[in-house]
Amino acid sequence: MTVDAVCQSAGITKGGFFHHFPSKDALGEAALNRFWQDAADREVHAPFNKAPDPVSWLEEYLDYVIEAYQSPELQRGCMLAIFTIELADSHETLFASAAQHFANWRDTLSKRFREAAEHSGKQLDTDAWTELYISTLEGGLVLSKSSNDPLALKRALNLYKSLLMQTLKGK
Amino acid sequence: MTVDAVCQSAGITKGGFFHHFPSKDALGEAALNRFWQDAADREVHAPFNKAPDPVSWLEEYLDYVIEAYQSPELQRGCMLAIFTIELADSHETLFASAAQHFANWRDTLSKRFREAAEHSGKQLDTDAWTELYISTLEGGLVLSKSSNDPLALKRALNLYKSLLMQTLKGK
DNA sequence: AAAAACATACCAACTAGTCGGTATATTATT
DNA sequence: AATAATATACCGACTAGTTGGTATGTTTTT
Repeated sequence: MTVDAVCQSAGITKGGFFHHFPSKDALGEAALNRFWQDAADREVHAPFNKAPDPVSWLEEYLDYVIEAYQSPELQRGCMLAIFTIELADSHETLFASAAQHFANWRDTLSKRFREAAEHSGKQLDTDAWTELYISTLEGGLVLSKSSNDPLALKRALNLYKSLLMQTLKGK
Repeated sequence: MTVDAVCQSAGITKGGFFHHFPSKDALGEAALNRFWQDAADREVHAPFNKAPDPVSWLEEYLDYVIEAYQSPELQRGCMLAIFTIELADSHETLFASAAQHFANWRDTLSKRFREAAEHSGKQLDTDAWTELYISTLEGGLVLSKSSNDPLALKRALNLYKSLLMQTLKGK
């Protein structure tokens, strides 16, 4: 992804680009924040926010995610993962920004799992469940991209969800 | 990763490099095959091959993987995922090679899950379990890399393993 | 001696970023 | 209201440096 390609895609010229961004890295930072903000904006209006309890919240959240990630746009991949893999050894700053987003994501979700565990009265390794979720999503995206099959991610997430619900509700 | 960097790291010069590889892409192809061959070589001598039945095989296989991926070398990431993410839009050929490896990996594992399901007498969505495993591994590697914490992958894989064993043995 | 394994010097294409300049909108002054 | 001053958005040619790859040697091995 060159600056020239970005300019062509945006229908502007190089002069125009560098008028708005001091460097290519700055665009990366902006794109990363925008990517995450867009996701947050979508979730604000999603139905799972009205779930009556933490366990239902998780269930509806997963239903929402499973459907949302079937869209071609989200199937293209997660910017956090792309930045982490591609820039780990070359762009300390951008890598750190992505890592920060990952950490926030994990903390936010981890809290939800703790609430669900308490509400259901079950013992639950909430950190592991959180990490398994993020791993499933990120890895599933890679697998779907590789096989050009959105359903690979869907199957993995659906199995995750059924296992979680079984653990939270079952027995 | 430039050719110059590769040469410096290997202690040769550019002329030497292009004597052995017709192009940079050819090195990529060779590195990918070598990466996969190395993994296969390691697994040949691993203890899980002597497991008495398919369910034990899966359990011991996961134990082996969980430990193996704690090493700094494997923590660096999976070349299949790197190629898939980085070359999806720019290097059709290399992307296709990585995709082929992914497909083989999935088929091989899927067979193991079917054997284990049959042996245990349990109903099992073997495709989903296979995809969840690969997703967990690939996504967990990203998460571990991002947080510089090998244990993130370990926790995710351990949870996966306990859920699988619970499903295969439990109830 | 002949082939394989290197090294050196070089190139054409490409890259991020710069720079002088233009057109248009906004604000300040008269 | 008319003019001057200034800021914003943008253009496209240019540059310094990098990149994969080549052409032509030199050394080492067989």
